[in-house]
Amino acid sequence: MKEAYFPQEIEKKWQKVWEETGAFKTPDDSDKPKYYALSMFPYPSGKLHMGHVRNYTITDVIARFKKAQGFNVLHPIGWDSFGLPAENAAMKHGANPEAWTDENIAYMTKQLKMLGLSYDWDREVATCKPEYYKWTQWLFLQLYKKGLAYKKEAAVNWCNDCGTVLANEQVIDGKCWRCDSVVEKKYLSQWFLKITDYADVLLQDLDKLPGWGDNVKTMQANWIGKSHGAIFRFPVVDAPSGEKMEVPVYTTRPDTVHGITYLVVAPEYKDIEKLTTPENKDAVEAYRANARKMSEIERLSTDRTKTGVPLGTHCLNPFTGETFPLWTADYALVEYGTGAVMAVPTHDTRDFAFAKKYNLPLKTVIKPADKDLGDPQTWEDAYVDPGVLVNSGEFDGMDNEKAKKAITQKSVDEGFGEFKTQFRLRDWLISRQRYWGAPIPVVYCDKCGIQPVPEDQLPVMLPKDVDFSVVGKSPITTSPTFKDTVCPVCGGHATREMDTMDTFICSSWYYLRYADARNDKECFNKDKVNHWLPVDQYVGGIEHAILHLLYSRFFTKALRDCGLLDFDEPFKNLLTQGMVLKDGSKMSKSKGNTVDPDEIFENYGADTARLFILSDSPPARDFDWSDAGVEGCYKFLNRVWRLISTNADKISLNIPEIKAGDLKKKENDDLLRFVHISIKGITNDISNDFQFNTVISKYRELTNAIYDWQAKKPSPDEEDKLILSYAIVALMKLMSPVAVHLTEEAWHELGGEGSIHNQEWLKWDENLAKSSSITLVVQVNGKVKDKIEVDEGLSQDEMKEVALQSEKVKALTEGKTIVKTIVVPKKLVNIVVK
RNA sequence: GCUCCAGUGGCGGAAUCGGUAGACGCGUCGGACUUAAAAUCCGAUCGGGGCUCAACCUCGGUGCCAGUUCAAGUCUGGCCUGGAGCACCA
Repeated sequence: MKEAYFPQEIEKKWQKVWEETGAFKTPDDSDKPKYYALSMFPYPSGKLHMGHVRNYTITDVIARFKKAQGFNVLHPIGWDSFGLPAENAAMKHGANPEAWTDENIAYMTKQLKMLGLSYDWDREVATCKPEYYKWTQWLFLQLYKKGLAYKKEAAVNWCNDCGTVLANEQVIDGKCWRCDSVVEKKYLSQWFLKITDYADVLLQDLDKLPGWGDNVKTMQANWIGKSHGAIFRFPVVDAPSGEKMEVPVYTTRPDTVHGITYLVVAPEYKDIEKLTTPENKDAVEAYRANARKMSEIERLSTDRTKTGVPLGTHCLNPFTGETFPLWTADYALVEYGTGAVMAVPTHDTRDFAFAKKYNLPLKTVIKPADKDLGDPQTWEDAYVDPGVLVNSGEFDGMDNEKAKKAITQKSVDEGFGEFKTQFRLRDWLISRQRYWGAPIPVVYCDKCGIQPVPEDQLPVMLPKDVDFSVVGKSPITTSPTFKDTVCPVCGGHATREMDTMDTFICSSWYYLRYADARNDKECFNKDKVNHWLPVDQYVGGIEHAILHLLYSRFFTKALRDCGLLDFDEPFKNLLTQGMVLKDGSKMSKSKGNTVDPDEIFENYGADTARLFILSDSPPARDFDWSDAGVEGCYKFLNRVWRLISTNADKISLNIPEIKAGDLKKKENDDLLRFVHISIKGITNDISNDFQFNTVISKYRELTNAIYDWQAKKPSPDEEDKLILSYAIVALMKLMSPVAVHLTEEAWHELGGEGSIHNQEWLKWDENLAKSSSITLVVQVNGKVKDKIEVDEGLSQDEMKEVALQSEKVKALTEGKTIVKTIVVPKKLVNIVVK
């Protein structure tokens, strides 16, 4: 065995062996229990970054650990390979997005293999391949049949730079999630998925996910945004046309209904023209035109002063018999609730600001039980805290929480209102005016209207005869062969849908395809999917907390309702890894603080990269990259290698199991115990939230312990060699999920059969997983005063006796009364004196 | 504004149940080996005070203020700071 550690040599060698022997292939049928470990699949952007390295290393170590523990582990990988960057690159270089994507996949595949990841490559998928997107299209058709996919004209988010619409979830602070340019509103006819049908169950089922972090669950809950309130319908008393009209509002504060002094409708409100008097028409029109021009960011900015104009008409408040004026103001949102808001300026801060500006009346209807609030004209802001009702007729004196129910109930009884649960979540807009995506499989027949493409005609292939140099429209529209087709119903002329699907659809079901990746008859076999799913451990970035994870949960539920699978949630446990930082900020090309994984592989080897990326922080926290840290890990692997190689002649792999009491010498017994302590600690740390940072510190402790032991043994005898072999083999096995190449090479060099990665995980003996004596901590009045080495078999009375014998305790208790003595078995004695 | 997460040495971080605060590493300092360097190895490293120095002794210390307890980094209440998410959502 070579004395020096040459990672580059070792790593290449074993990667080749593993590939040739199919070391990581997963059979579908096995006697072992299944375990599905999954990383969020990458977009093939060109090269791996350190975030990928962290993500895939974490999942790989989990997969290997579970395999060693006796599970049949599914650990697949694939490519989220549709999307804009490929198309943009194609436009820039005149290349084909497919060629660009394939090249990137090839390069990144090479890098993944260099990292020594234990993937079953036979299950690899790429969402841009017809054999995959055929099924994406097929699934769309199933949702269409179920009424979950529909087309409608709507105000949608439009990104000019990307030349396409975006889903709500893809607009971040009014800007495009991908290119950061300001999003505009457009009115277009687009395809939507009815995720709102599942709003309630998506919220409720978060409770079925104890293996998810609270941060992700609350983010989803906030996004879904469930609220309870009431709908009130207010009759219009002076509609210009004379017709009978009413304006419904949604409110979460029905208790304040007696305090309404005006009502606001959104500028886009559908009946706004019919509610405007001829005298106010010009002003209202001007206001609406201005609102249309404004960007989302401007419009939604909360610190903008509120503006609005009166419509000239009035509604009746059936609770009071009073009438109040109608206004339009852009602080009312057309998409939420009914698009109209009842305004109670005394008890809503936004209404308060608006009423102050336009001098609208204020009427107090809630006050604290124990004091008066005075004239609302003198207030700084609205009163929004709980209280009792005033100026509210029969409800005066009622607690406002109770009044919410009572008042709504009255509106129900009298037929102008109802209880209402409202969600913030909107339907998922999936049309994209882009080329590099899965074509939406529908056609528009001149006679029969919208028709789904028959399943036996799938996939609707992306046309290749397109011009990528076009500006301002999707390249797909330039294909001379794609657009015209025949109607599947009447056989007449029809045109194809030119839009493609949001790539988040492709990634909403890929984890299902891995269960049956090569099936060309079905999207997946139901039994196989039911066997492998749900994913036991999903690992990925927090940036997908809403987008991908919410969409995937929706897909799973929708496909369950289509009868394609039998479970409710796709991901049982979720680990959201932190970001990889350098110098305190996220690694990014624009900041120029990136570290290229290739360089690390080349200079230190993949084992060092794997060890380091797990070492310094727990997986869920951000990880600060430091060059010194990499160096430190490299040194540690050298130290481990040296320990093995310099002792190679003394180590035997064929040693009997050592039991408690087998070893005569104390230092040997101590080392044996430390090995068991390490096995226990490492196993628990991995099992308990994958605390790899402490796992690695325990590798170091065990290594240090073996070195320390060795320093006392210039000429080891048979028992010494036995325990040395035992300790070193244990270290290798414990390190094998992380330092995958080093341990494999050492195993082989020491004459091991097969692969170390097929060895069983070590078990510890509870009797040995503790040191031979314990340190008794002696406290006086809760402060540590002494530490005494004692035999662990001591009874509580004996412990107390030992503690009282301590010189230090004697000094402190002399002349005082011992009030109480607390004894914690095997640990501590606390003496309370006065 | 609402919601969630976090706050421990010079730094990353450790500390099953409330029971030795600072594991392990990085950095720094000192030393061994060497002609020298690299590599390697050994030692020190929370702060204040006491003793001529050391061992040692002693006091304080986990963002702040209270509380519960024999005992609080850990539990409870109230704040402060940082990060993330949502946000004119009625």
